[in-house]
Amino acid sequence: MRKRIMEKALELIRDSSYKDLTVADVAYEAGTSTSTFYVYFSDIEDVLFACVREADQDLGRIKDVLNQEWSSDNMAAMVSEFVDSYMNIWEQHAVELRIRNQEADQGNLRFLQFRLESTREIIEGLEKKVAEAQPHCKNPLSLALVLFTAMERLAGANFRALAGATRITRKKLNDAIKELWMMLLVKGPCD
Amino acid sequence: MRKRIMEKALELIRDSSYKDLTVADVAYEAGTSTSTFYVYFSDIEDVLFACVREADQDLGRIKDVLNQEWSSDNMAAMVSEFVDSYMNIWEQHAVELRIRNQEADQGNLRFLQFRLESTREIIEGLEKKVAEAQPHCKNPLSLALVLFTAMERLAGANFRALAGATRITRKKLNDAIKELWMMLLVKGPCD
Amino acid sequence: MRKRIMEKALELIRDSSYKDLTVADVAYEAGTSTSTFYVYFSDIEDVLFACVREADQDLGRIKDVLNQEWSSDNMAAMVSEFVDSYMNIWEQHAVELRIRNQEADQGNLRFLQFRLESTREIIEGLEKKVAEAQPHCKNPLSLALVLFTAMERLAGANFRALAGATRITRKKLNDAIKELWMMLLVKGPCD
Amino acid sequence: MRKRIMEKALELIRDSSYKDLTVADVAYEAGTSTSTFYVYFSDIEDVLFACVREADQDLGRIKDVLNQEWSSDNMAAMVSEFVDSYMNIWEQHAVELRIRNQEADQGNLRFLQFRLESTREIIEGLEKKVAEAQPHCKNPLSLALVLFTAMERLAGANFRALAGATRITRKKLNDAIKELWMMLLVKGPCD
DNA sequence: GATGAATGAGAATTCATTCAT
DNA sequence: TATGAATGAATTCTCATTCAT
Repeated sequence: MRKRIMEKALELIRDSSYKDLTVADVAYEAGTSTSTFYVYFSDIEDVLFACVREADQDLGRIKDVLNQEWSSDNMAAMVSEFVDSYMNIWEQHAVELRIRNQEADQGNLRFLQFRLESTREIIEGLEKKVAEAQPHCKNPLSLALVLFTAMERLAGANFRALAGATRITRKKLNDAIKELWMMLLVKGPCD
Repeated sequence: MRKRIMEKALELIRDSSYKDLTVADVAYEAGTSTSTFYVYFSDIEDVLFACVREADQDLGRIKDVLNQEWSSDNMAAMVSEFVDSYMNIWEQHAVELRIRNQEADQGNLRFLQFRLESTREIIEGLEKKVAEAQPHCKNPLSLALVLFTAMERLAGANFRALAGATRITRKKLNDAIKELWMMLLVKGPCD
Repeated sequence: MRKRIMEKALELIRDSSYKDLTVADVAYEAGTSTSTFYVYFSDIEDVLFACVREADQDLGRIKDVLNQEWSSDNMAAMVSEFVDSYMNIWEQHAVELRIRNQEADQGNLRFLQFRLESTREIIEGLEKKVAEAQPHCKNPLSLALVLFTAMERLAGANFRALAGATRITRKKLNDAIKELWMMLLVKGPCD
Repeated sequence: MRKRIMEKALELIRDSSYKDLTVADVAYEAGTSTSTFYVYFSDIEDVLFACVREADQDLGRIKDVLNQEWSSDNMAAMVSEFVDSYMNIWEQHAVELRIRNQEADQGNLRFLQFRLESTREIIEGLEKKVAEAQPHCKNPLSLALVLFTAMERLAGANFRALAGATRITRKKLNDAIKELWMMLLVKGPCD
């Protein structure tokens, strides 16, 4: 039942905004009563957090790419693989990750904390790549963070939400992200 | 009274999440009754939209920087001025802009539409700058969009919300953003 | 409406135990909705407290009897008047005073506090009467308190609740209370 | 398990009001499930009644004092022993006896009946003592009942609940009760 | 004897909204 | 323009209770 409730909660969010997701709705959709809902979760946020948690486990896969060697020879390939993998995972867990970000952005501590932990290793991994590729770079962390932020937001962005959406495709966007990483890793900052 | 209600609504959001902002709260804070609230606004979203609208007018200032010539001589200065101006405006209207983005991200059409219009000119301006500086660049729009997205998100980011927040300062972050713009405008993409 | 809600709440309690008095019941009986109930009271306890408060104002009358002179000449008359008055007030506000005592007995601080204040003057008045009538009496306060407690409890006692109820009448009980006060005030404690 | 549930129910009441004691709470505290609770008891009232019943058995001891001869020679000693014994038993079973009285006061028939039976013999015993000591006394039953009521209420009273609590000690109170019994038994009513 | 899982039924509570003044 | 009073319509939440194992 617990599992079933989680699934249905996600389904409902996929369709409409999660702002007005009610316990009654979820329970009904899962074919059960609100009382049963409260056996497993303390409130709507609680189910969502459980979903986010579960989705996060898949995010671990991205670290594999970061654990490999990124040399000037395979740089383009690695960057490409990294960005594609990341985008892939987001596509699979778009709903959950968007919730995670929205809640965190709205200052929800539980989700904030969780996102922090969940992204730290990735950001640190990227920082290291930048530092290795551009030893003279003064603040690789900030640079990595900026591009990572862009990547994450664009991954989660509803395409309707992008300016001039008509002229832009997911493919072009991903390419642009890759190019910027390459710029940073190969050419490095200006001075 | 209308003005007063808007102000108090913003104040209340500054303190806590706007998700549970109620008409009664706002009315009370503004020292009036809910009935009066309804004289001016149709619901909470309505006040917020009015606030966002108002804040947006200041955003027009950023276009001045984009209307100037960005040549290789003054590039660093212009980029710096652009980023600083943008960050400045965000600081002044953090609450409103954050609401705008959150609502848009959650798929609220009114806000989505509004953000689209509000950012289009800026993004197109940036696209033109990239295209001018790097005539061979294949998709200046996507590149501009990526960096603009990063900039905007980091502007609105609560610092608590940033990974490894302790090691990062607003200054470093802004510098990183500037460096990335410079990289793009001066060195250009890899091939 | 406020007044109406209070009245109906009392009526409902008169009929059945107040333990399972619900907001919905009261609202329904008062011909209104629960929302209206919450405009005036925060919960059931709150209405009851308001009722108790109101009833308490009548209790002030009892002090008139205590403010008169109780001499050996009129002692019997004064004691009789005091007990009768007290019993009278209880009869008029049986429901409210019983609630006050039950809540206080169950440790409800608000009611405890209120009862304390409400009875203090009476008890102190009685203490003074005992001390005047029996100057050698060592602890007039305790003696007065014991009889006052008995009086109050018997006033509020449902007659069903009294042992051997069949043989006892309200009249006999009141007489017994008067006799005990007389014993204390006229003859005094044993040594 | 049955025993364990009873114990834990009492413990929980000791801490907070029994009005919001739930089956789930008791079961949890007893380290078992609600289903098991229902194997032994039909509801919360049922456990409480079982507890009260058990506590009542100790109350039988008080009758020993009443079965002895109370003559003018040993009157003070007997009264003292009676009051002390009674207070002692109350101290030991404060929780149970308070529940008994509260439920009875609220009109719960089961508890009302039980209290009636449980106190009848004592009250009749006291009536007989008064009648023996004061043969001319017109209604010894009422007089005995009044003082017995006082005694019982003060025994169960939380000291916080007593007016002017600061100036009164348990000792003084017990002494006052004894004095009143002595007054009644030795000097008798006024005419 | 014991219990895990589930739930029906109802209670409290909130809030946007209306309407007469 | 302003508001006091009232409420409809949800929604959350709790709890006693059952039943298959």
